[in-house]
Amino acid sequence: MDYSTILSTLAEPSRLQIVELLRKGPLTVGEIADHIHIRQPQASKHLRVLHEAGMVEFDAEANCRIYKLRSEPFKALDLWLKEYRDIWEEKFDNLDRYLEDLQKREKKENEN
Amino acid sequence: MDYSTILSTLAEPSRLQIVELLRKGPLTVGEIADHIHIRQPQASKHLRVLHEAGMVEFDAEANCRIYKLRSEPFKALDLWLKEYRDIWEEKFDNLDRYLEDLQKREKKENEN
DNA sequence: TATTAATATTCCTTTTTAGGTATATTACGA
DNA sequence: TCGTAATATACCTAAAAAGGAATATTAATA
Repeated sequence: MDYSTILSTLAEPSRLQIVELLRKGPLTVGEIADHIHIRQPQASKHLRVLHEAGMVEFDAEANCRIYKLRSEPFKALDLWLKEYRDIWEEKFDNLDRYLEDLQKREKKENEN
Repeated sequence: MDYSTILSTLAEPSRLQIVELLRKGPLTVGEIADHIHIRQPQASKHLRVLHEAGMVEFDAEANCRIYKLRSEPFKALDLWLKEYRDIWEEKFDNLDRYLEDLQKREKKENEN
């Protein structure tokens, strides 16, 4: 599962709301639809997308499904984000002007 | 700037590539287009979206722009993700079955 | 077995968005 | 000032995705 899929799945506002909601605990489709004020078919469709992206799973109890978050995609996102941590920990800013100048020199060279 | 905007901006594969690329250091539009094999207008358009989402900024040098990442959106994402950290730190799993049972009881009560 | 509740799916329409191509803009240099 | 390089924008088309409404599915239960 690639990052684009995780990100686009989370990007849709209703789905983001669903995820925020499920953070507090597992819920059924109907409960989710009620909480975020969407219709049941839309809730099912969003949950399908979330499921296909591996972001939720469910326990089937009789004719209802109790959905809950899966941890893997969040772990993956966290791992990805870690790679960017040096951007805001000054390390990057120190290199900033140096890299700019470096690439300007490289470009000049390529032109010759 | 809301999370949906940041997420949908990052979700587009070319833009994600641009961000990964800029992680290594600032680059011009042309360099970005070359590196990820897209045409210049497409690069400009993606950079516009990234800029509007506050994810990049640029220094104008003569008639070229040197784009680089901004840290704020990444900090924001990290902060958001922190809220989910207890999902994969067992805390959630312990509550799991308890919450399921709880809501089943609540539902039964509502039916009466 | 007929009914009902919970959920999923299908079909349709609309909106959004991305790529392609051409063109506009901006600033530098001859 | 004319040409050129770097970038941005406009316009078109196509594809993806979301909501609405109706319907199908599934399982419990009377």
